[in-house]
Order: sequence, then structure tokens, then C-alpha cells
Amino acid sequence: MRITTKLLSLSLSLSKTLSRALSRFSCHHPSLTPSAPRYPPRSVTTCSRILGFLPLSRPPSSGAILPPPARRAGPAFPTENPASSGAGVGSRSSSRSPASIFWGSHLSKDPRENQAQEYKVMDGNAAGEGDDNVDWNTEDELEVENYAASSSSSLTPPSGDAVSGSGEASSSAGTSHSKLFCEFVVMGFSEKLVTKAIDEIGEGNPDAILESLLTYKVLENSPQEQDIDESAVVKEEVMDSDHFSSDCEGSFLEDSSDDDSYSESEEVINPSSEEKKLLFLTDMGYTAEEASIAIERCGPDASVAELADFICAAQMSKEADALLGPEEKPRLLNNFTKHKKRKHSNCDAWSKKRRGEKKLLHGDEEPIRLPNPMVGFGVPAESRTIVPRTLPEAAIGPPYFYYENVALAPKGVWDTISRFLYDVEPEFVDSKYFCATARKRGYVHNLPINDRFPLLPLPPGTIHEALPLTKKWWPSWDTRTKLNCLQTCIGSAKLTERIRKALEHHDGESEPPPRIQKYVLDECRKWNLVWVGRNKLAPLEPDEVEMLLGFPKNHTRGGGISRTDRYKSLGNSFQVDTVAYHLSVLKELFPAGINLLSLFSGIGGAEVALHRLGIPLKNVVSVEISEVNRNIMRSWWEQTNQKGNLTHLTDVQQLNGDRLEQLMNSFGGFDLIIGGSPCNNLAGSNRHSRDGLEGKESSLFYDYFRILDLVKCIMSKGH
DNA sequence: AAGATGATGACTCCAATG
DNA sequence: CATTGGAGTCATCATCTT
Repeated sequence: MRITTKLLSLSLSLSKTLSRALSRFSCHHPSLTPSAPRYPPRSVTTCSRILGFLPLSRPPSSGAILPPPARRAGPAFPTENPASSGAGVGSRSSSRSPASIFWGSHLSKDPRENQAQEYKVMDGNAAGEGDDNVDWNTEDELEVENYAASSSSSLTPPSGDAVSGSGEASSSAGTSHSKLFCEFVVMGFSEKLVTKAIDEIGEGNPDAILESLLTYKVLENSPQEQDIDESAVVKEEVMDSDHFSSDCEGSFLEDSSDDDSYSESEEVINPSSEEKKLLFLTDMGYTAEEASIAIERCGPDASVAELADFICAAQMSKEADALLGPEEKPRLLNNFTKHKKRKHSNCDAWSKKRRGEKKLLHGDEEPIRLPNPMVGFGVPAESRTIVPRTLPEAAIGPPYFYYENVALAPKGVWDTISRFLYDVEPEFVDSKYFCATARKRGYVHNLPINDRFPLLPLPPGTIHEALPLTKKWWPSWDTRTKLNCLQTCIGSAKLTERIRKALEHHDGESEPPPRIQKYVLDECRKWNLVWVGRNKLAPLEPDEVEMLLGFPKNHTRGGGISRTDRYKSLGNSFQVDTVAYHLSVLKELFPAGINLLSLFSGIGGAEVALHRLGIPLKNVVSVEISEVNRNIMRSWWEQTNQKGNLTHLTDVQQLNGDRLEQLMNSFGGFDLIIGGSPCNNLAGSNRHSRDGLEGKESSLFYDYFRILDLVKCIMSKGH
């Protein structure tokens, strides 16, 4: 029944190694530590494929580092999701373009196609007049003055604080290396090996160079067993990748349409996600056979990480068969097989097993835990001394980056996010320490954390301060002082009517009976209701939500935006004061202003935060799928008399290296890359599709990483 | 067509309890 | 240490109404 500890830790460490190896395949990731379990040939192949191995002939800069799992899988399953409904998912949703079914087609896409969806806003001083409509107190003082179009600070912040160029790429690469060289380095080969290979073979034959590099890689690890087998696998998979874009296309489409024909059947829990995982695993370099066996054994609901675990474990157990003895493996397989019939993912047994695994681990293998209290590296009210953190070298900017998502994600999600984002420890913060509403979020960033300061004026800290008119009607038995998380839906009028009737029934008494109190308070907490009259509760108005989240009043109002859309956009947004506190350290680093790449911009929480901090926005490239949200931000941009340039793009998936390089060439690179990718597949409120990081929308996280890593690469290449 | 409404649990953490 | 119950969560869908 129990899996042996040996196999468990083996499997887990392999999974971790795999993920680390994946992460490593950017020019900023340090090499695997010598002590780490080696898994090189597989990793090389895996990552090479994920990197878009085959188009060696393509311009290096156009290469995406890591296609998200859904990129190909999404359109291969013609669900009902086209752009129209996709846009409704929320401010950070992103529809899948059928044209982007395959990486290859992506690469060959005319960059102008993306440009066509883009429009330029407000060049220079052509901004709209007055900011009278904007309603925060310090608006006037904060308006940026004396804007000088200096680009001197665009690449290197003046302070040496956290800036120590990313070692590997800048040390020997310099600017003299060819694009080919850079491409191989990006793939994860050491500069030494690449130099050696190119010297031996010359630049004319990339395929031969690749062969050599793979050979070196194998030779490097030859003292250990198993490598002979693996080298064979490498070859095979290189071949696979050669016809990867042509041969597979048809079959994938056929398969998916077949699936679709019985997808309505209730026995099939989630065929498309199964297929997705199959594709993802084959992308990772496993054979289709391995992948489908894993899915069959682990069940249709196993995560990709679990499936990878399984395959690794199976491979290792196969190889270690002679050593371990024959009775161990069947146990392992049996255990995994048990999960096949589970109706829901992350079953208890699995969770317990995982928990058990983690207990066996130590040191940095600990899973990420949420802090209690959730104050991150410090909040304004708290005067504890901040321990200076040490960032992994690969994480150090430029550029700075800042990533956000819900703190209460399913287990393992933050471990994955952290691993991809250069092993930076997430900072979990509840906005209730900044304002009158809770908002538990995780932030992964490489910003300095000393000398932060809060936005002024400080926002109201309690419900009564934020909504003074409610104080009069607030009963003593409602002890809330902070609101719960503001979400995308509000309580209905019918609900508040029911509550009113329940309360009126006990109007003569001094207090309603405990049962009624409990009912009312439960509903209040669930729907964030506030007291607006005798026995009268009401959901928050959109402008109250704006205020609580730190946006100017009427930020989301007007211009054809419906009330429902306002709630939705606001519910998906940053809490400005919280984010601004973290970003405040940029003010002295970039006195002349910053160039900003804002992914999943939504209604512009990042831009508003920086603006309120008094940090001039020089060049802002904002990517946002929802037209409604783009309109909101464009309107804000004009109303606040911005002096910089705003470039709006629609789809993060279409932002490739070419386009990025083109944008960066025009103003010298980004100082900050900020974004919170879609949370809807992670959020607890989602009963329907809480699929984790591999979910349809939430998997766009990998695009955040892809783009961030591209920018890092482009910037380290030097312009 | 857009808005309003109600129905739809699971997962995770944590404090209290035994 | 294991168990239990409470609390909270950037949501989605079908259906009805306006």
C-alpha cells in the first residue's frame, strides 16, 4: 500500500530536478548544482523542444523560451471558448487565437499582424486637458513635472543596490558573439561548450553544432550509469522534433475532433485536459506512449507535475530494477493506479502522500507555506526590522520584475511559480494591512525591500473610516472592521431583501436571536455587505470598490462600460496601496522615470500605483486582452495628462521576441516588468474550473515567464 | 442583448480539541 | 500527534427578466 520512501524521494527529486532544469534553460539560470541528481540528456531534449528546438534557422530573437502548455493544446480542442466568451473571463483573460495553434505558425507570423491590433496613445504632450475629474487628494502634487526625455537610466538603475549584471551572460558573452551563440546559450548549454563547438565546426552548420553540444553534454556526465541509454533517447527526440511541426499537426487535430465527439459523455471527466496534458508531456520530451501510460496510471486528473513524477519514477525504477528488487516496482505502479478512478483531482490519498513525501525532505525542499500573519517582508504599520534577503543570482535585474497572483492557490502552484521565476521566494501579503479590505496575494519580485514607504494619504483602514455613512446603522453584533476579498460578483437585491425580512421579524427585540445573527453575518462575509439603513444591507457600489482598491473615483465609470463589467474588472485588479508600497523603492532608483512592460494590465493597477508614487512613466507597453479594460486605462492615461508613450497590445501570446526587440530598440529596454496572470483557475471561488496552473487561462503564467525571460535575454545581449 | 439571479463545492489553512 | 470544525476564496453557468 505504501510507496517506499526511496522511490518517493527519488521521484520527487527528479521532478524537482526536471523543473529546475526547465527553468535553467534561459540564459539567466545558473547551471545545475553538481550535487543535484543528474538528468541531463532528458533535460536537454526536453528543454530544447520546449524552446522550439527545431527552428534553428529562425532568427534567435524571435524565439520564445517556453511555450505555455495550452498554446498548442488550446485550439486543438475546439471548445466553446472563442474570443467573445474568452474576453468575459476577466481582465486578465486571454483568448486563444486559432492561428497560433503551433509554435511554428507563430514564428512565421508576420510581426505586423500583431502590430495591427495595437494602437498608439498620446504621443508626447498631446494629452487631454485637465485632471479635474480625477479624485485623489494628492493628484496635483503628484503630477509629473519637468519630464525630460532622458533615456540614460533606461537600462541601469543609478543605484548599485541590487544591480550586478547577470553574471553568466554578461561576463564572457559580451556583444561580439553571434546570434547563433546566443541561441545555444539560451538553450542552456554553457558558454564554454558553445564556444568550443562553434570553434570546431564553424557557424555554418547549426545542426552539427547541436549534435556536438549534445555529445559534450553526455560525455560530461558519462561517469554515471544510464547515460548511454539516454543518449539514444536524445537522438530519437531530436528527430521527433524535426517533424514536430508538420507531422503532428494533422494527427493532433484529428485526435481532438474525435475526442470532441464524445466529450459530452458524462463518464469522460475532462477529455480535453487529458489531451492537453498529453501534449504538454510530449512537449516536455516524453514519448506519447510514456505520457499516455502515465495518464492512464495516475488518472485523468493528475497534474502535469505528477505525471512527470510518474514517468521519471517509472524510468528510474526500470533502470534501478536490478538494484531495488522486483517487488518494489509493482507496488509503485499499483499505488498510482489507484488514482485512476478518482472522481476529483488532488484526492486525499494523493495529498496525504504528498504531504508524507515532503516530510521526508529537508532544507530548501520544503513546500512554500503562507505566513501568518500575512505581512510579507513587512507592512507599514509593523516596525519590525527587515532581514535583508538574498536573491538568487539569476533573479537579479535589470530588469526588475513583479508578479502577482492569489495566495490561496492549490498546493504546489506557488512552488512552480517560484521555480520558474528564478527561485525567488514569494512575498505573501494581505491587503488588510494596507486598507479596509482583505486581499491575500502572493508577489514574486526582485525589488529591493528596504526603505519602502506607503502611498499618501494613507487609505482608510477600517470599514467605518472607509464608509462613514454605514457607521450609523452598524449593529454591535456585527464585529467586522475589515471587508473580505472584493470579488467579481456582488450580492443580489433579493438576498438583501431576504435578510431585511429576517431582521424585521425580530424588530421589537434588542438584538436578533443568535441563529439570525449567524445567518446574517455569514451572508455579510460571503458577499461583503454593508449596513446602509435600519435592517438594510447592501453590496458595495462600484465607486466604493474603486476607492477601497486605491483607484481614483470613477476610474472604471462611463465610456460604455456596464456596471457588471466594472465589478468584474475591479475584482480582478491590484490593491493599489499594497502594490505601490512594494514599488516605492523604484522612486529613488529611477528619478527620471521608468520604461514599463505591463502584462495582463487590466484596468492599470500598476500604472496607477507608479503614478501615485510620483514615478514618471516614460514608455509603457501594456498588454491587455479586454477592450473594455484597455479603454479604461487609455482614458486614465489621458485624464492624468501623462507625458510618456503608451503602447497597447492585446495578447501576451502574440508578443514574441521580434516584437519585443523592436519595442525595446526604440527606447532602450524595460526597467520593470509587472503583471498578474489570470487567477480564475486558481481561485477558490471557482467551482467550475479550478484546474490549477495548467488551467486554460491561468497557464498564461508561462507567458509571463516567457516574456520576462526574453526581455532578460535581449537586455543581457546588450543593444 | 444585457442584466439579474441562484445554484454549483472544493481546497486550504488554522485553531481548538481530544 | 491526529482529528475536527470553522472560515475564506481576483468564479462560472444556465436561466429568467428587462
